[in-house]
Amino acid sequence: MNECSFILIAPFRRLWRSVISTRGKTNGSKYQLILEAAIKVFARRGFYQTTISQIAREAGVADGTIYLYFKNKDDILVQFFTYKTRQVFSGFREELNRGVNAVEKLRNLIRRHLEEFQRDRDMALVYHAVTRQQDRLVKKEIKEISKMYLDIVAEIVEQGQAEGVMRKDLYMSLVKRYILGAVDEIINTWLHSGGKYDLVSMADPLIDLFIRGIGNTDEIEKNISEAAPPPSDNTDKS
Amino acid sequence: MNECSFILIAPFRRLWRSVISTRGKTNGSKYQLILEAAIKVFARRGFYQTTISQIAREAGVADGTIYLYFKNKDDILVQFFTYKTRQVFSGFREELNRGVNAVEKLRNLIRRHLEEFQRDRDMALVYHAVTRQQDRLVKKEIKEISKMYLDIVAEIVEQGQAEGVMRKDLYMSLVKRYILGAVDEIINTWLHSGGKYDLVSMADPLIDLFIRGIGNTDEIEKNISEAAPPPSDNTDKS
Amino acid sequence: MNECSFILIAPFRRLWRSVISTRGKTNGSKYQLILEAAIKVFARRGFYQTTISQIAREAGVADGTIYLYFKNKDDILVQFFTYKTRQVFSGFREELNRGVNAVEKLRNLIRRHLEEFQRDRDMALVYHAVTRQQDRLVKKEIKEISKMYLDIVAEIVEQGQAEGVMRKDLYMSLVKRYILGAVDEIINTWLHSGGKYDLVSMADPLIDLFIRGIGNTDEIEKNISEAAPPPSDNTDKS
Amino acid sequence: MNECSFILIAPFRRLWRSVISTRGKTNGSKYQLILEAAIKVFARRGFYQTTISQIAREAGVADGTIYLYFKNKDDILVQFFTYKTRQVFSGFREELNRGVNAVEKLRNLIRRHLEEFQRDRDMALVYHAVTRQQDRLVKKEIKEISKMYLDIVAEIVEQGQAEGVMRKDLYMSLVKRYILGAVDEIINTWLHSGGKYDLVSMADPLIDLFIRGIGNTDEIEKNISEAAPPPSDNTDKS
DNA sequence: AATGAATGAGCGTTCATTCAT
DNA sequence: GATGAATGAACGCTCATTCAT
Repeated sequence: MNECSFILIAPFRRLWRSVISTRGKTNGSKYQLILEAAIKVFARRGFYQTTISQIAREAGVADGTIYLYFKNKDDILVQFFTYKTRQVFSGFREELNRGVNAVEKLRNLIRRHLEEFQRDRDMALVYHAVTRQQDRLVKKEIKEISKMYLDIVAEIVEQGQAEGVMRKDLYMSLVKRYILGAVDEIINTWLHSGGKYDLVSMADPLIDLFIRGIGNTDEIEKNISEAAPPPSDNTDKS
Repeated sequence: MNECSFILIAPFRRLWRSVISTRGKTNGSKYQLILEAAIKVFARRGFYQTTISQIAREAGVADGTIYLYFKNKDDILVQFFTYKTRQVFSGFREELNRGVNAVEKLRNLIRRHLEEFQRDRDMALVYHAVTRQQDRLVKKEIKEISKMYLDIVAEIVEQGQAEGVMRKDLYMSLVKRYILGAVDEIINTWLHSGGKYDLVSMADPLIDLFIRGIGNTDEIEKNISEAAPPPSDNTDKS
Repeated sequence: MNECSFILIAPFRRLWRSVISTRGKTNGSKYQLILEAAIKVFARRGFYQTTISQIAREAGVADGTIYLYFKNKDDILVQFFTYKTRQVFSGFREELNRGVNAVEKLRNLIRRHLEEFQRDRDMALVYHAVTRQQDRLVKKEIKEISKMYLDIVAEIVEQGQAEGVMRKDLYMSLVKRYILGAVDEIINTWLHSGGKYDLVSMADPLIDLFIRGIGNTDEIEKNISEAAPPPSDNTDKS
Repeated sequence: MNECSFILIAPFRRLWRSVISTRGKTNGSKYQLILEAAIKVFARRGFYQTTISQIAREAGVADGTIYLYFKNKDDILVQFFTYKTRQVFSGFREELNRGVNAVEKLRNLIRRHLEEFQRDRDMALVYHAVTRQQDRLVKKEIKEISKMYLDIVAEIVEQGQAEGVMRKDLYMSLVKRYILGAVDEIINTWLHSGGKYDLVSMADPLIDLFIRGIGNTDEIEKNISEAAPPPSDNTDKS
């Protein structure tokens, strides 16, 4: 999916020439303006607490203008997920090409993850809130994005196993969530701290935990239970 | 579960005599009835999508009756967090007394965590959704609960370090989130899968990951970065 | 269809006891209050020009109250047609039992028609306006009511033919409309005159026209074309 | 159809020179284009349910363009009545010159009426709906048009009385409505049937009803329809 | 002249909350 | 205590109209 395909769909009442002249996702387009304003307000107040008027005010447009670019309020969130968020997560895949070995790739992935979420705190806040809601106006999109991420992690771990640097007795569907969950929580903590410290610096110590765990390998590991045999892989349901 | 402790806090609009005379069942149970009905509906539809009428219908009472036990809609959520959720998390502390060593204690904690959330899926759904929302009607409560949990983990890890079974070069505030985050994500996956498989069985393999990580310790660890020295612990802001 | 069946459906959030105590269609029930207020405003401004607020103000209730008794704005109109109007038209059927011969029955029907519409001018205005609109929120209801009326006329005319006082070479589906149309236009003229004169007094001269036509029977009717043979009866479609 | 007569009245916002220079086609037709598009949409959806955008789309022009030719949405309806409808009704007057006697003239009038409304079903639908609405943006126009029609009928009937073929004891203002109403209802039935059958063929049987009524004037005669020589066929379909 | 993006007043509808019974 | 009818502020959304291009 390229950026263009999205831009062409969005401002559905505008002529092609104006679309073309504003195709950059950065700004200039009123579609972008509104979308970013919306995310900003969603981040501050939550989706359901946000009114169209607040978004319009934030974007500096009239209420009605929003409906020239979005079908309704829900659609703003959907657009956010199908465009902005998906793009960020798609970008994570690039990290597979950057490291030479699995550990480097994992580190790059996580660093990139933290970088992107630090760069766009509003996106991060909305993403975090919406993905844990039940109603899921964006169920499909979240599922897809989530799968995208977990697949990348799985690929990296499999490579690590092939390289011999990662254990072979891993319950993969658990590992994926173990990593995603920890990163997610680090981000969550940062978000609710007000984003005051550097998030990216957490990447290296976190990778260290992922690889080595918290156990002391010098010690005889008498207390550590053997890895339970992976049950049937039914954690992939969502 | 000590009903009294909650009764004394919650229905501040009721006269004491009626509280005392009815704590066993008749009226005390109506507070409970409504609270549980509310959580059930919140779990299904989300807090903001739930109407007072829906709660009343679920509880089998009139709309107005809810206002005899709760100040307003928000208060229901607050009560849920100050009573029900806090109680669950307080219970986790018991696990500190049950294992003989740190690893056992950690396993007990996580198993208990998964057990409780599996036992009460509605609570889990509401807890998960609300803790990631921005508005945070229950900011204070969530912070407190979260701290409670993180403190328990910290105590366990510190004990593990004293026992020599856990690494001493751990960035503690990160470790706490690393563990909480992974457990959280496992639960989240389970929740969105529809709760169809056994959550508690995830405990052991997860503990294994926490302790040993995903790295192959037999291998020369040339690729693993040295643990970055923990920066000043500023992730504890919230 | 009796009156009760309608009353029982309408105020759907009220308990039976209150329904029973207000079952009279006259007033007392808030449902009636609102319905009559609505018709009054519809009559004055037209359906689409009428706002819920105007109806509420006319009825002396809050806007929201209307939605306790009606599903939405359209439903008010539907209720008006399924209840009030249908009742009036059902009443016309009684006239079949009152006259001894066909001409008397026709006169009674038309007199009753004019009486009812004169008695409730608001009903008449709304009925006249809505039955000629395209959108037809109440397509089904209008069709049914209209058929009810046309059938009564047909019965009367058939009786008249049996009695020998009415021509046998009548194109029945045309006759029905000929009569209904003329009565309708008389009412329409009265409505737009402001309802200043007595409508019922039009009944007798109108009946005379129906029966005798405008032609002078003393004259040799050389100019009158023979009745065209009735085409296939496809005017009954609506 | 004299286009000029309407051009001079209607587009009061256009400069005279452009009117003169373009009366043939280019600009004059855009006014027409929009007006016809509007009537088409009004016919389908009703006036208040129609948006300017829908009219613009139907006409193939921009929304704003409509305001170059019409003051506002209401004005489109006003123009329709002051131009198009009035023109049709004015045309009815021609029929006074075509028949040799009153009955012929009446038949010609009614046939013409049915022809015109059958020819332009959209006009018929809008005319029928609007004339029964209360708001009456076009009160004055409707009254004028209506009077025009009723006057024609009155003249014909008076002639018929002078000729001795029509009764002298007629309540004229009633007779006029009696005829208009019946024709109107015949058209209304046709409109709501979807316009599937031939409307004009209703003219002769209807005239027969107007003249002779439904009564059996010669009780002795069983078969009324003796063959009178048909008048010269001047009702050519043109 | 023609456009169509932009506007914002106004509408139908919802729902948390109140209060008379 | 318990009820649920009543309230009315507030929201999402529409659409006639304007105006810069």
